Amino acid sequence: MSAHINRNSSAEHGRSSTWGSGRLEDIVDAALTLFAEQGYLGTSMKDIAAALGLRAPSLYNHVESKQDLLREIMYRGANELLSSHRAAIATTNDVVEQLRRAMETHVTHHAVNPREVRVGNAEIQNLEEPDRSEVESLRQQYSTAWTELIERGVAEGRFDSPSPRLSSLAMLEIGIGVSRWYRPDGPLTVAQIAYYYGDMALRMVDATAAGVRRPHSGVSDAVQLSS
Amino acid sequence: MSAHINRNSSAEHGRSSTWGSGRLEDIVDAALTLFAEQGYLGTSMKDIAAALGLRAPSLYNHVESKQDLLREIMYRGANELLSSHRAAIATTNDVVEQLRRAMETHVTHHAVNPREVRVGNAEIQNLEEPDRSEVESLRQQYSTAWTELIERGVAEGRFDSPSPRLSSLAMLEIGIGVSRWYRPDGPLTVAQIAYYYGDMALRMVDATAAGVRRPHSGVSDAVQLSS
DNA sequence: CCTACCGATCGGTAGG
DNA sequence: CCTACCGATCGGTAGG
Repeated sequence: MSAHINRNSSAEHGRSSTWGSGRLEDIVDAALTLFAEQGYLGTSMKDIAAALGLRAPSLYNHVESKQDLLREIMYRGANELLSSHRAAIATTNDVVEQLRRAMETHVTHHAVNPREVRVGNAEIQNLEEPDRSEVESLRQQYSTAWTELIERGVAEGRFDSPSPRLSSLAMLEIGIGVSRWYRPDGPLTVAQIAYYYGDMALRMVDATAAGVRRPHSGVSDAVQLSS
Repeated sequence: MSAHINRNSSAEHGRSSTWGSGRLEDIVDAALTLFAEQGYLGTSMKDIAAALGLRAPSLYNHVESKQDLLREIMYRGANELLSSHRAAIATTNDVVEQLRRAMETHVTHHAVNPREVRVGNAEIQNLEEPDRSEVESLRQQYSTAWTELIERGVAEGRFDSPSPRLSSLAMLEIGIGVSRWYRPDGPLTVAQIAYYYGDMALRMVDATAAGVRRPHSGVSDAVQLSS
């Protein structure tokens, strides 16, 4: 859970099975909310402490630095997205279904974790090296997994895409959008949005249901791209 | 051009036809670059001045405040996006062509103006009222124009979309993604990307070329959304 | 977990 | 366009 935050060494007895102090989790959660609302640079340690009814210096009994909080948040988000994707495409061998489920998972993650997504995208520049490069590498793995999924569908004759990379980037971006506008009290449930965009992903690559080559009206025929 | 920045009154003679001092443009441009790279809060007036070979206090001969620079940047970006969209859909009456050209324009704008897009999306929270609400209203107009375009296509029987709003949000988001990853020295030109995503927008709503109802393979048939 | 405090940096002004 | 300077705020430490 908090593999990247150095637990306060002093009096914190090593009962890792009980999930640590809980205090640390509270601090990370408060930081996550405030970083998402005001930005990393726009949030002071005093703000985070105040959200918990504390004074700023008290936080340093649990956290090494403000940067430590950002680091923890960034790694969690990136790792969770990647592992949920892998779990999703492991549930079937049909590439069309894999794409649908990957998109549903992607959209659901972004709707349910808007704070993590926002901070992850907006504050990567404020994450110090070498963590920045490592988090970017995790995201690159995620993006590559998507491109390879579409390439596989094209190779199997199930998808039509002049550029699997551009197709996958478009799908990824749709999820980020969801994290910006989705509201739990809005007219659509997460499940509805996930279902709808799962379907849209299939449209975007003209997915073929059965192995039947699907004719279309020619609006896409002239596309010629080098990559 | 700089309708929202109060020109330095003092010795600036009123030759507005010659485009003002040019100095102001230089400052806005330097601020735009730095805000995009480091964020609004991560950029000091000293940074902006240094990029121009000046000292921070000198900037105040041309600009009222740092907030003034952000305001100028935000209004420019929002207004230009809206006007380019209106110009694009005014070039034809065919709703399918309108969508294609709107998407090409949208993507091109985002590829060519990555700094404006990035600052516009990342720093809206740092824009003070009442400007924040006004800029958000301009964006809302842009988003609404897209939704109405798709609704029109559905009404004319040329598009198939269970939710024009979700469809338009997806298309908008794709452009934002382009602003993040497009590089002029990359393998694809702006024109290629615009063409490709223009085509993808049509796929996303199963656009029909002639008025012929286009059959598809059934992957989208079960979608049922309330909105 | 607190009070008291440090050095650094910030946006902006004075005055020329 | 500059130097000199202001009050405020920052992340973090000392010490208990």
